Amino acid sequence: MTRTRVEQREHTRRTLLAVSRRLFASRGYGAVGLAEIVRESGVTKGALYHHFEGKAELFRAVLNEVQQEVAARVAAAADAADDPWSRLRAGCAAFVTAGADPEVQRVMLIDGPAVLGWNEWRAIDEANSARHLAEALAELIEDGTIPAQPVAPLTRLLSGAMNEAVLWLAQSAGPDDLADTLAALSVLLESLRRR
Amino acid sequence: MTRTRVEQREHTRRTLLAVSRRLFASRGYGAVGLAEIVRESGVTKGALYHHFEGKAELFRAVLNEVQQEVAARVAAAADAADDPWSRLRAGCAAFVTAGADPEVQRVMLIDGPAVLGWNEWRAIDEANSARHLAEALAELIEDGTIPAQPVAPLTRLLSGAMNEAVLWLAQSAGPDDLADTLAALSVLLESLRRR
DNA sequence: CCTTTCGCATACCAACGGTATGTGACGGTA
DNA sequence: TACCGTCACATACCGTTGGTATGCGAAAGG
Repeated sequence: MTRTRVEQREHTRRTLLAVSRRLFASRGYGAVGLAEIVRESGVTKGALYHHFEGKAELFRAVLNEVQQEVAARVAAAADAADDPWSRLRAGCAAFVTAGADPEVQRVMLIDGPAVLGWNEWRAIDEANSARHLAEALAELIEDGTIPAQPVAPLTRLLSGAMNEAVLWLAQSAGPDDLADTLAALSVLLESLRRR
Repeated sequence: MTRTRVEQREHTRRTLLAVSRRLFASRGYGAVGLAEIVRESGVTKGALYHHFEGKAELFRAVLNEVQQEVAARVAAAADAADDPWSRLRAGCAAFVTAGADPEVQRVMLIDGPAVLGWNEWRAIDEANSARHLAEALAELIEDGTIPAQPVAPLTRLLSGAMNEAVLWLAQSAGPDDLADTLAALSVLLESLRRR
C-alpha cells in the first residue's frame, strides 16, 4: 500500500473529484459543504485546499470533467456518421440522450452558470460540447447545405434549445416526451436546410 | 412622515425587495449577504425575517417580480398584434428585447434555477412569460397554422433557445448580433408553419 | 544519512444565515 | 383619554460554513 508521491497525489485528487461530483450532482452546489466532501473522501480540508484553490475551483474541475465526457459522447456519435448533415443530427441526438443523466444536468446546466458566471460557463461549454455543434454548423454553411449566416447566434439558439429540452425531459416522465422532443428538434433542424 | 401601520409595512417590504433585487442582479445571489441588504435598506435583519422566511424566499419574491414585469411586456407586445402568428412573433421579439436588461438575466435566467431548483423555477416561468408562448403555440396548432403536435416540448425548445439567446446577446456586444439572432429565430419560427 | 521538498493534518478565524427575545408605537375599545 | 393588545421591527446571540496559517511526517534527491 506504499505509494509514490505522484501516485498518492493523483489518488487523493481523483477521490476528491469523484466524491464532490457525486454530491454536487445529487444535492446541488449550495447544499453540499466542504466538511461532507472531505469526510467522504477520507481526507481533511487541508488536502482539499492543497489541490484546489477553493470550493468554486473544485466545482470548476468537476464541471470540466463532466463536459469532457459529454463532448466525447457527442463527438463519437458525430464521427460515426459520414456526411455533414448526418453528423449534425447524430451529434444533437447524442447530446440530448447524454443529458438524460441527472448528474450531468445539475452540474453542467443548473449550477454551472450560477457558480462560475455565465461567461466562464459558456467558455467551458464552447471549448467542449458546444464546439462540436458550432463546427458542424460551420461545415454545413460552407458546403451550402445551410444558407450563409453568422454561426454564433445559430449555435446559441440550438444549444439553448437542447439544454432546456434535456432539463425538461428529466422530470416530465412521459413515455412519449423524448420522441416528441426529438421530433420537434428535427423539424427545427430540417428547417435550416436550404430548399 | 408618520405612517399608518399598513403603509409602513408595505414601505419596508418594497424597500427590501428593491434593494435585494438590485444587489442580486448586479453581483449574484451567492455573493450578496443579508447584512448588506438590510444595511442598504435602512432596517435590520429582524425586519427582513419579519417579511420573508429567509434568503431563498426573498429571492423568490424578487424573481416573481421580475418575471411578472417581463410577462407584462411580452403580453403587451403580443396583444398589439391582431392575428395569432403575429402575436407569436411579436411576443418572441419582445421577450428577447426585455431580456436585454442585465437585471433580468442574472435573477431570472442564471440564479433562478440554481437557487430554487429547476422545477420551481420552471413553475414560475410557466406561470408568467412562458405561458404566453405556450398559449400562442396552442392557438396556432388549433387553427392549423402549425402542424398538430404536443405543445410542451415545442414550448420548451423555443423558450430555451430564447433564454440562451438573451444571455449570449448580453455580452457579445456586436452591433449586428441582435439582428442576426432575431433573423435566425425567425427562420426557426417560420419553419413551424405548415407549408 | 542528511536535507529539502511536499502532501496533508490540525487548529483556528471571520462571516454568514438563522433564531429567540425584547420594545416601542399604532389602533381598537371603554 | 386611558388602557391594552397587537404588530412591525430592533437587539443580541448561536451554529455552521468557507477559508487560512501553521505544524508534521514521509518520500525524493544528493
